[in-house]
Amino acid sequence: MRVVQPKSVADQVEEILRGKIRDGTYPAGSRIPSESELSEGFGVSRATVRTVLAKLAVNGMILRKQGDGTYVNPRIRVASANFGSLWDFVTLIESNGYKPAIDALSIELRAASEKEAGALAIEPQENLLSMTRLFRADEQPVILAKNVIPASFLCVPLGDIDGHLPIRDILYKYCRQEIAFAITDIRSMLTGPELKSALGDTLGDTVLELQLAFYSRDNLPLALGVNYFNDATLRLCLAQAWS
Amino acid sequence: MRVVQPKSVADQVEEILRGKIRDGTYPAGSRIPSESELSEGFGVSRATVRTVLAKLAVNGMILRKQGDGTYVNPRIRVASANFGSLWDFVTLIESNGYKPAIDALSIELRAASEKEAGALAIEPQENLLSMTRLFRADEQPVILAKNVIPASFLCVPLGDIDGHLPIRDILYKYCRQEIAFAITDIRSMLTGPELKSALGDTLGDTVLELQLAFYSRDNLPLALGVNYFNDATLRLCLAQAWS
DNA sequence: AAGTGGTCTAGACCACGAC
DNA sequence: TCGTGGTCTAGACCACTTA
Repeated sequence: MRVVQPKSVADQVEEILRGKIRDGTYPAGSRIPSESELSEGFGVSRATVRTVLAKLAVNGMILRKQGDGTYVNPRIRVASANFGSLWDFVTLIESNGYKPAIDALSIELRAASEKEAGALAIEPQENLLSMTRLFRADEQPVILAKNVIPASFLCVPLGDIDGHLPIRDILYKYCRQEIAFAITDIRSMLTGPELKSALGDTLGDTVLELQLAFYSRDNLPLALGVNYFNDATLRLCLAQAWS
Repeated sequence: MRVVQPKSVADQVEEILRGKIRDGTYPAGSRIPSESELSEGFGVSRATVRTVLAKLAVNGMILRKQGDGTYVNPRIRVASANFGSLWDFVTLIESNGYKPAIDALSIELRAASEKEAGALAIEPQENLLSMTRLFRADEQPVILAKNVIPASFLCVPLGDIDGHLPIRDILYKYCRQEIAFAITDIRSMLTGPELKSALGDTLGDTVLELQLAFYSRDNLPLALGVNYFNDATLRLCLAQAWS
């Protein structure tokens, strides 16, 4: 069970613990080993174990009780779990119990609008990589996603881009840029005719609109996104824990 | 500047740093002192400083760059900042630049429906404390909030309840219960006539519906909430940072 | 009283960025 | 090369729960 080198020790411990919770080695609601037992078992210090447990606790995956122990949160297994999923639709679809798929409807270059240029801190009319993609849950379309990235970031030809990758991977693989933080606006809106045709007949009268902006560690705008979310089919479900 | 006893050392350091960012001692975009400087200045260990900085970083308030330094994130000041605000409408209204107010429309006891009983793990027909409240931004109604709490939790008479408190404080003051985690479902819905009358004429055709469930550290359901959110007036804006 | 998580310390070494 | 943040250790003491 002892941990070896490749990634950080803490990441490995986290991965192992997440796995044991996922596969039922630590069943829902059960008490997991104490910090001292884990640190001894993994051959790492208690401080390292603690940073990992703290990370799992803010997502609500575990519940910690002073003087008692640490328990697997049984309710979180049915929820979409952590906040990261807001920007990871594949995981979100999976946690809703569906098989995810991504269709790349269009990948093209076009000039930036005034508004896009302002948000991306570039000149209007500068070129953008513009992608329109459709996320499916068990084949049924559930999210229409439109993303734009300044074409100046691109370091591969347009044809090399794999439209099935999440935006985070596209920025990393084709632009060598890493997302440090994101700001999301959530709105509700009426379903228009073009959405009806894209998202299909199960669509209700309203959809959720998620407007995203991604930034690098240097505070540089990397990409924008507008996502239309069929909340009649897919639950947008967040969990948060305190202290 | 040295820190004294009352709360935990880490909490005090966090409060001081948040204050310096808020009041401009550390201006937006500027580099704040290094971990060693802070730890020496506060008279605490570097590990303590690091746990605080890690907490501020996940909310995107600061950006950390290895080999360089820690910077105040200038973009987060205009966003509603952290995830906590999803469940703290007063802070959310303030960060949108309005003056918040809460009207208690009704506070009463009633029997639980089948569905409520199931979600709260109580028997149907058991008594609930049911509150309907209206949040205003600069006097304009923006959120209609309905909350229910099992009456068995109450340890004060109904008349003693101050309807202007946030749900977290109501649970703590009147029920001696602390919220450990919450699960939120976000949906969009058409504006009905009763919402129109409650939320007023600026209301659009759609609203956001936030369904909340609050749980204790013992995984006991504490309260439910349904909130109708006028997203034409108020931005529901979340920020998240990675690693 | 024993065991748990909560807090904190003092120090070590590494990876990275700027100079 | 130097200073920064990133990682990790070994140990201490406290507060709390449980029995």
